[in-house]
Amino acid sequence: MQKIRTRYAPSPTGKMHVGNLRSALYEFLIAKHEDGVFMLRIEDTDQERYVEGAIDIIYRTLATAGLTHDEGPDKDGGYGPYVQSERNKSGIYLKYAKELIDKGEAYYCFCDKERLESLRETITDPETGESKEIMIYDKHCLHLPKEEVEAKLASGMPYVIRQNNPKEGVTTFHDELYGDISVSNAELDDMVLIKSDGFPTYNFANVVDDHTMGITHVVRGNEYLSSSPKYNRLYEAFGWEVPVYIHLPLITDENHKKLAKRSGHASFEDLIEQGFLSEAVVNYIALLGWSPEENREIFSLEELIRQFDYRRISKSPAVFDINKLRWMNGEYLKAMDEERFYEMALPYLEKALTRKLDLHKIAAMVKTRIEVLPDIAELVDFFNELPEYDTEMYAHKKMKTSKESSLAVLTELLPLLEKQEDYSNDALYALLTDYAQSNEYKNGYVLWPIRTAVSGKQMTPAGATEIMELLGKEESLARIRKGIEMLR
RNA sequence: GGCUGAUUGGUCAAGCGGUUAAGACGCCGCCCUCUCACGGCGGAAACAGGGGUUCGAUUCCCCUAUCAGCUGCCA
Repeated sequence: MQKIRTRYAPSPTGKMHVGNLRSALYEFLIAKHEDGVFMLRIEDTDQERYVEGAIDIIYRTLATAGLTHDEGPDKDGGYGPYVQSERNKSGIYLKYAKELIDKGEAYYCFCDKERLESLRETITDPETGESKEIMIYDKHCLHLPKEEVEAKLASGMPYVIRQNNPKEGVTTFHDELYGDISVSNAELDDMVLIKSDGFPTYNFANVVDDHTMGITHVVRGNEYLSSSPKYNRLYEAFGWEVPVYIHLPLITDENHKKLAKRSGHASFEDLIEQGFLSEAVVNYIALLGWSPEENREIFSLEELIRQFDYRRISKSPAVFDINKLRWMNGEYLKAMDEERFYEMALPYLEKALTRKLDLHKIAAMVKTRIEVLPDIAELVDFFNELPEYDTEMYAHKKMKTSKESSLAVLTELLPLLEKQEDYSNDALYALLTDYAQSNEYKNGYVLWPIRTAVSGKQMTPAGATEIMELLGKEESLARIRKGIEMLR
């Protein structure tokens, strides 16, 4: 059987948003599931949109996401060059375009901007008031006499080459997910194949490259679904085998609008910056438009490769839900072994804490309570210094405490805690619960006021005695005394 | 406007002619518990609407609605 070859073919125009990344992911998975080849090709035929450094972003993103390409500009696999502007230097696109002209499937077009403008029609939506322009080329230059074409060419007049689509009949193409899609040829515009600057358009370069680079499965976004019949006509005109098409449903934001690079959380790099783990992001987007056979959600890349069956990709668009991503990221953090988590949390802990504390212990406390690493800061801030707090916090319904009871407990406990030498969690816990027992109090009745005094917070990532252990005797006592003072 | 596609809870989704219509996120409640979290248990919440086809439609067909994409010498 022929080995599967897929490609990720971005244009270097900026950051990769999760839609781009998901395309790359699925292309990678489809190839790797069958032990095939995943290739990277840079589509830089639009010099105007080219963004400096964008290619590096692509390399970096693929690398951190773990989507290692087998072939690409930096990894020659014998199908190079892998950058379209490089390929164009050999004249490959022009050569194939001329072949089409010879076959009558394409023609030179010399129409200038003004004439094209006159073909334009403006449509206004009565509801929204939005207007847009549509244009169907009228095949004017198709009917130019051969001599005139030769003369114009010879005179150096700028030209484009357009596809010559028939006016009658129907073109059908097959998509693995969407099935057969037919479009009447009258709808097919004579799209530009070669631009006047000598570069091919996406539409043309894509077909030529996918064929000459041996791509077996063309996997791409849904936005190409309606133009695919035109590509099919190109394959047929050349007599090339049509690849397997897999069009992917798009990813939208919470307003069901196509994901834009603007919206902040859209780019992979931004997500990483916000503290998301690349594994979690990859795992999450894998499930945005695809579901495994078994009812499970946490998958490593390796497991995805094994499980991925492109026939289970869904057809409807999916909303990117940052909330669920946060949850999944939290799952990854919780599943992490202590040491790795500590290392990852360390920079955040060091940044958040000014006091010298046992960071291993704090890392362990915080592990089950955060979804992304930056959440750490607000969880541990009270360690630095006692925050301003309202004494109303001492009254807790479930603990059956009041400001008065808290004051009583605190003042009674203070001398005991002053006398106590061992400020380990266990010793303190024993001391406090013994005290509770001998007074026939519930544990919470005495621990709640202590925890409140020592943290100044409604909720903390640890119990009273754990906090005291970390704070040490001196600071703990100071905070309790402050509490007593405030309650008086 | 035309063309193409999509439509299961708020979100991701399973389902592929007969089900009490899974599961997950989020939300709510209970339990655990020195608060919070973790963990455990439970709950509310969906087949866009209308016609067919069929003994029987979430599932197949048609129409309508809604949403999206395309309609560039952008990709």
